Parts: sequence; structure tokens; C-alpha cells
Amino acid sequence: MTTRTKPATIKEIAQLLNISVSTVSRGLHDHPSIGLSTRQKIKKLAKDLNYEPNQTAIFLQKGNTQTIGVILPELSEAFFSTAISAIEDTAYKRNYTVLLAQSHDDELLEKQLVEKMKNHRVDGLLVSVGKSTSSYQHFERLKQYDIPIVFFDRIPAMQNIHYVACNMETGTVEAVSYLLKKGHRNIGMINGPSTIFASSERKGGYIKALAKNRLKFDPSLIVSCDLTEEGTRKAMDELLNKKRKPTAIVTFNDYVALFAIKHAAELKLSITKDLEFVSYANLPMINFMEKVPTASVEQFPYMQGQKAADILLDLLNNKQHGMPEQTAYYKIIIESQLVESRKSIIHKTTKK
Amino acid sequence: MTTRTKPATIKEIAQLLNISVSTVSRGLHDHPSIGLSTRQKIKKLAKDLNYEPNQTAIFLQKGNTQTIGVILPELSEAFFSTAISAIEDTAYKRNYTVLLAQSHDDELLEKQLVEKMKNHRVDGLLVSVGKSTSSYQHFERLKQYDIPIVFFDRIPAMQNIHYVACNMETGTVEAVSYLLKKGHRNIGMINGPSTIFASSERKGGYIKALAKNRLKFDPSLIVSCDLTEEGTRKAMDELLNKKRKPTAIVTFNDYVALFAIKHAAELKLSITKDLEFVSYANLPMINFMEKVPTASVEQFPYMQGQKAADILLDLLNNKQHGMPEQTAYYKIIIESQLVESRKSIIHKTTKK
DNA sequence: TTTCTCTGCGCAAACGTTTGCATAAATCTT
DNA sequence: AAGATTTATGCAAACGTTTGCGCAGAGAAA
Repeated sequence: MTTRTKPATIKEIAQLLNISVSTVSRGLHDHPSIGLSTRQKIKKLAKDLNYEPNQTAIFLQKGNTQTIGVILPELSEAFFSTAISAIEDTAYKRNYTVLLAQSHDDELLEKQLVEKMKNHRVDGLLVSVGKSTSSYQHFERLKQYDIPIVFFDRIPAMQNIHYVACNMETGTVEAVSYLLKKGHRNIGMINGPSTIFASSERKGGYIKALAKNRLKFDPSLIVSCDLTEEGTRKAMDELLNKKRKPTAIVTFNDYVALFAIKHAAELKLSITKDLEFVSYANLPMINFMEKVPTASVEQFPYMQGQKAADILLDLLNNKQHGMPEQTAYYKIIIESQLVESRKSIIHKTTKK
Repeated sequence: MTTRTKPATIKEIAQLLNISVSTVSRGLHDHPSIGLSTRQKIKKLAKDLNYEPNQTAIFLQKGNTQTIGVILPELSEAFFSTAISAIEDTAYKRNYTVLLAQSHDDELLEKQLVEKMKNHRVDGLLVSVGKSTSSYQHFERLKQYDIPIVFFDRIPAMQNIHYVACNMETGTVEAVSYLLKKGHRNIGMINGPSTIFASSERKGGYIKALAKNRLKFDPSLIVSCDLTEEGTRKAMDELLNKKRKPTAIVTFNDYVALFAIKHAAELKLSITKDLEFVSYANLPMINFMEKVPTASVEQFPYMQGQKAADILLDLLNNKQHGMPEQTAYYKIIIESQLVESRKSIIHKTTKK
């Protein structure tokens, strides 16, 4: 175990053994054309020298880096941090490495990151697009270079792409049906800004659930808000002042639910008894709220990350094995699902 | 904009222009020895061909990858996800790229990851060691290869390492002093397992604060728990049954605080009035609790990540510029700090 | 003995860059 | 006009691998 500053190379092994580099390379890979004794010598010396192949050299030679790039808006958002956790896990299992970058919802930055990933010659890309991103040529360009992209959660409005996303409509239908079954007839909804897709999905689910139960849809029971605390409070007041005062409310996400519940509590309304809440999971925050929505629409971030990574790796695998040119596109929709809140949460383990 | 499947190379440019690759390379780098007209020709064609340098080739040639590896236990833990967010941000600013991996607190996996990072020839490594990691040769080995490591938050018991960590003692002193100033004389502490370092730091701070105020230390007011909900409840019962019933409690972290507060509420104790809580921040969960500790010891995960990355990048920079061999070690201690809870939290923005 | 077929290994090109050195032409000295 | 200098370019090695092909020598088949 000598102190050396540079990692051993095949060349060195070859020199020390007085054989050629090609023999060493083949020997290390158990190529049949290398004699047993030489092979053993090679391996022994390699081990002694602590030889590890230089991946960058291999990358250059083979043309692929066994690396996938991941671009997403904010790592500190719970949804994304558990998604990246899943991505990293599945990539690791399949012997790929993850190159990470966050766009901070900045379109320009996102474009630069895509370029950077390209220059790093990632084999493929996993992307959740930024909120403000409005043009998609930077993604189109990658296609020319045969770098597959799989989008997840936040999907751009593009044709012919692979993606995995969560269908919020089913979950919403479930949520509203759940409340209907519990006897609620005036169900309010605090929705997000009408400009974003997620809002219309939720609205659609709401309407569908009513239709399914042959109930009339009262548009006034759906109010929009800007997702801030203040906006939520306003929305709550608006809802509670309707002649048809809702006895249950579906909120756009857990943040909104939190604000709304706070507001209701201040108005001395008993949560669940006077006013029941159902929300969309922005785990893990719901675990920490004292008064929680009775149920939540789960969007399975871990699964989304996992599926997206799996698809990408399959794509790469097929490419490597020279499969016929991909003409079909993966479009995986994970159905969201209503889950009732557990009464008490056991935390397996906490930090430190 | 022709449809090509392979990125353009310097070679191609050279061929098309009937000049040598070296001229092209130099031309692209504005080397003074290349004539203006050729330089312009080169750049024009490069642009037309959408040429982007192949980083992997450059890596091989230059011997450094402009990439730092990050190994940490769990991406989905809030502390780490905001730390990695900081790391990624500062790495990006300094034109480095982040290779990510999580150890899941598994020692074997951690070792493999270190190897993998080495094979990928990362220029440096940022590590927060796993809970169960007990031997550190895998880190030692990297030193032989001149790959600098900076540890953060969870520091191994090794000599001669760079690290940035948070001193929990100061924060604890502040916390206890804060409660003393508010008139509390019986201050309980629900601490973590006595085996871990963080627990003894907290205990030390507790004792110091009392000593500073010339008060006697009653060991029975400190109880350990295993950080689960059940354990916390037990600890609470234990504390509340003391003859010296505490009027304030310092909890090991926010999870424990949550459990304790829940338990106290069930016992019809008024939070803050009957029993005041101070905790250690596992943001962002505290933002979502209805009844919160009145104050929290902040450990600045973003700052820790940032500093750690900055140190590593400085180290790399010095190495590149052939600075005298590093003999001193960065040991950055960020003082934890007590922050009072805000009454109302405004969320700038939420997902989607 | 000759031809054939393995077996085991080396040569050299290739992946895409960068860079020290050599060189040719053009310009400037004196 | 001859050498000295500058300007602009090319050659080739190097980074660490992988891999197609060629080629010895050994044994087997004829």
C-alpha cells in the first residue's frame, strides 16, 4: 500500500508485466483469448496497485457516460426531493449515475442547464419543467442528438415526448365522492389559479364526481386563489358567505389546506365537525399538522420518479442494444388516489 | 439546421475548412497566434454546426472533471434537501457540476459510492456520513489519490479533515437562557439517545446555561428518548411526574416537539401557558404545525451546504493553481442560533 | 512432413481534446 | 541583401481505454 498520488492505469500494469495494454484490458474483462496464468497475473497486480478503471476514458471510448441528467425546479420542495431520491435509487440499481441541477423555475437557467447536460454527454435526461418555461426548443434540440428525455410531473406542451405524470382528476373524483358519501351536499373547492393546468384538472374532477352522482353543479362553490395565505383566507371568507354554505372543502394543496384550517379555527369552526377538509398531498407536511384534512389526494412522487427513471433507462438500454428506432412514446399516467389520514404517525427515524 | 445524430467535433470543422485540428482548437479559444480571418471562419462554422466541446474528452485530456460528488444519507430529509440545494447552487455558480448519491445510512453502500465517485474521477467530494458508519478507511483512501473531501453536518471521528458543522451547544445555551429569562426555573429536556454526539452537545449547553446563571443543575430534568412518538410520550410522562414539574421543555428536534406537544395537548395542558416548548429546527415542518414551540434552534442547512461547497471549491482552485500543499484544515463551526417562531408564515409560492 | 486449426498475445487505431514544438511565410531590422 | 523576428499554422503526442485484425507458435489432422 504505497503512497501514490495518481491512480494506477492499464498502461502501468502492462509495463510492469512486460505485456501489452490490450492484453491487460482483455485480461481484466475475462476475455477468453487470454491465458489463465496471464489473466491471473494481471488481476493480482491490478488488485495490488488498487487499479480502478478510469471512467472518463471509458466514456470517451464508448461514447456513453452511464450518467443521466436530472433537471427540476427546486430540490428543497418535498415533492421533488422525494422524486430525486427515487431517481437516484433506481439509477444506482442499474449502474447509472445522476447528474443533478435545479432550474429554480427560471427559463433561461433551464436552457443553460440543458446545454450543460448535453456537453457533459449525459446519456439521457429527466426533466420536470419550470413554472415559467414557455418555449421548448431547448428540449427539441436534444432529440437531434439522440438524447432521450423523459418528463415527469410537470410536462411541457409538446408532441411526441415521453412522460410520466399524475392524473389529478381521478383523485379529485374520489375526493368529492368520498365527501358526498359522507353526506355532504355543499362541497366547496379552493382551487389554484385558473391559468394552470392542475387547476382545471381538479375542477374537471369535481364536476365529474357530481355528474356521476346525478347532482347539479354549482359553479359558485369553486373559488380560485393565488395559493398564498392571504389569498386563501379571502377565498375562505368568500366560500363561507355563500348562501349555500359549504360543509366540506377541497383545497388545492396542503399549504392551502393549512391556511384554510387555520382560518376556520380562528372563526371557531370545528374542523371535521363543522367543516371537513380534503386536500392534495404535499407530503410530508401533513404529518406535522395538528388538525389535518380527513383525507388527501396522493400523487406518489416516489413512484413518479421511479417510473420516469425506469423508462429512461429502458430507452437507453434499447438504444444500446440497437433496437429498432423508437417510434412509440411512453405516456404513463399515474392515477392519483385518495388516502384517508392516519390518526397517528409513527416516525421510524429522525435526523441524527 | 440539418438533422444530424452525432454532435459536431473539432475534427469535422478542421476537415471542412481544410485546416488542422490544433488551429481549430486554438481558434475557438481565441489563442493570439491564430489569424483573425481564420478565427472568424472557425467560429462561424462552429456556430453553424452547433458545435459544443465534448466535455468527456476535455476531462480525459485535462485530468479534472469539473465535477464534485455529494454523498449524503437521505435526500428526502428536509435538512439534506435544502443542503444539496445550496451545494448545487454554489457549484453551478463556479462552473462545477454535481454528481449525487445517497447512502441511506448504509455503511457498505457508502463505501461503494465512494469508490464509484473515485472511478468517475470527481475532483472532490462532499460528504455527510451515515448514521451507522463506523470505519473510515474508505475516506482515507481518497486522500492518497489527492481527492479532497469536505464533510458537513455529520462529521466522522477522523483527524485531519475539512469540515463544516453546526455547534449545537451555543444554540442550546441560548435556548435555556431564553427560558430562564422568561422566568422558568424548572426546565426539562427531552434529549436524544445518549450514544450520539448531538445529544451530549445539547446536554452540555443545557448545563452551561444553568451555570452561567448560577443555578443548580438537576440531572433528573433531562430524559433521553429514542426519537419515536412512543418514546417521546414516555419521556413526557416521566418529566411531568417529577416532583419538580417542568414549566418548559427543550426537545431534541421538531419531530420530538411535535409528539410532545400532541401529548401535552391531550393532557389538556395549554401550550406555552402551562408548558412552553423550545426545539431544534427541522425545517420546514415547523411551518406547518399549529401549536409551535415558541422558539427553535436553527442549524442553517443552506449555509452549511454553501460553506462546505465553497471550501471544497477553494481547495480545488488552489490545487489547480499549484498552491503550496495544503497542510491546514478548514474546520468551520457554524454557531446555531435561537430564533423565535414567527406568528404567521407567508409562503411565497407553492408547488404547481 | 505438410497443412490446418487453435490458442494466446501484440499492434495500432479510435474516441475528442489540448498543447509543446517545429516550420513556413511574411515582415522588419540593419 | 542577409539575418532576425514576427505571424500563422501544422505535426504529433498525450490523456486511458477498447477492439478489430494480424501473427506467431503449438498441437492436430492429413
